Amino acid sequence: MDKIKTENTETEILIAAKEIFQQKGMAGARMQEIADKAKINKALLHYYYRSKQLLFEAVFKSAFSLLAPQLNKVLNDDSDLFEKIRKFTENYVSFVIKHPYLPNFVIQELNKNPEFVQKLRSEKNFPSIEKFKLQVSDAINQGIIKPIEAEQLFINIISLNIFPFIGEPLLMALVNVDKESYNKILENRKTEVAEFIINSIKI
Amino acid sequence: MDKIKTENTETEILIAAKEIFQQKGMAGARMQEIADKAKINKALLHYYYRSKQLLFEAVFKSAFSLLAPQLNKVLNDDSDLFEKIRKFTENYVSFVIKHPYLPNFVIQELNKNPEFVQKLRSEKNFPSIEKFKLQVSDAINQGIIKPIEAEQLFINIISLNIFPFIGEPLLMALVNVDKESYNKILENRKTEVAEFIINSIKI
DNA sequence: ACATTTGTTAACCAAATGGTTAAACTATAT
DNA sequence: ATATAGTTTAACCATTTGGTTAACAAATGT
Repeated sequence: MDKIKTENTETEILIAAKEIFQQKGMAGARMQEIADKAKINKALLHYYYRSKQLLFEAVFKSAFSLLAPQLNKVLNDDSDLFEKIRKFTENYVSFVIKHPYLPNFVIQELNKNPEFVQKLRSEKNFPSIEKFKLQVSDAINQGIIKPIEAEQLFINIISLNIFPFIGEPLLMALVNVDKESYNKILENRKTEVAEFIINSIKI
Repeated sequence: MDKIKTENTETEILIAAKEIFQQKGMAGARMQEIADKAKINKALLHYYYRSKQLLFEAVFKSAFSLLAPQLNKVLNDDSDLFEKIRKFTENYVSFVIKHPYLPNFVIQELNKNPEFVQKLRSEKNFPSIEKFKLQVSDAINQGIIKPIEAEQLFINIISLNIFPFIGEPLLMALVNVDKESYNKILENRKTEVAEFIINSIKI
């Protein structure tokens, strides 16, 4: 069948483009390099994706659609607040190991192109904080946690989990450890971070 | 005097280069754009800084030399642990308002060029964690804080303070607020973050 | 006054880069 | 078998980009 071949190349391109874009960013990526990695002619890139910009947008959306469900684990999961924090923290490390450049890529390109957010917001599955807000105020009313704004708590959870990966080269240097030791630190964070957060808010 | 004119242009270039590099990164920056911003001929850039790479390195080192003292406020300040956390958190927001693109720039380029760390490490004033480690284990021994690895605590402090700026576009979208409201959230973090951390570790 | 060094510019260059074209190849349908 | 539609490539093109050159201007020393 024709379809198979087409879908293969199209996917090969996307896979190659992901790698290059996520490592080098929009500005640093080269169409030729993507073509080489996908083992095809450069013209084929344009055949399937018209322009660098469109190829980039395909990669970006695909990347975000992987990240979004992760964030939804904090925002829209049904489980109990503490359990949710524990699960997210543990899952997130595994997620980043699978996609090491992804979170940094999304955040970086969003910084260079803040209007990109609009394009994401309109898509379905864009995480919403509303449910989490209710959950936090419920927990406060029930005397389970100390008063805290849901937004602040959310930012804290995300920061503690994402930054150690984004800031890895800097943190490795500051903490003065090699990659192996740093990985152990990250591994420990799977449980440490959740307890750190819960310790802070529980009554 | 000649010196004055020279130093002016050289500084003008550095200022212009900072702005462009910090906003667009090494790959996205254009020598012509830097020249335009500095209101000089492109050839002058090369007269003073030979190549894009060298100009970039000058900007990068200069940026890091601004960031380093901030980090040293956590690591090598003499004050009491809790006080130190409070002061750093409060100061850091003001610092980033002055240099909005700086932390992101440093972290980003470090990610794309991890071997760059070596160049920084050798320079004087490179922050060291040793003193902080002692301070944390002292506080633990004195029963002031719960047991925690200094490295983990340090990563937590840095993450909670830096990430809200680096992830601003993403967090703004997730928390679903406009720039004005987000700034209020950041303003509140000046005190919120320190209390969040201290709450978590104090006995 | 004038030679010399330093600063600055316009014009230029070669390489890189995103993108196009026209032709060739492959598979599918009739 | 052959026309047709989709896929892939080599060669090409225009523009951008980092960098250079040679000449000019301004300051400095003697």
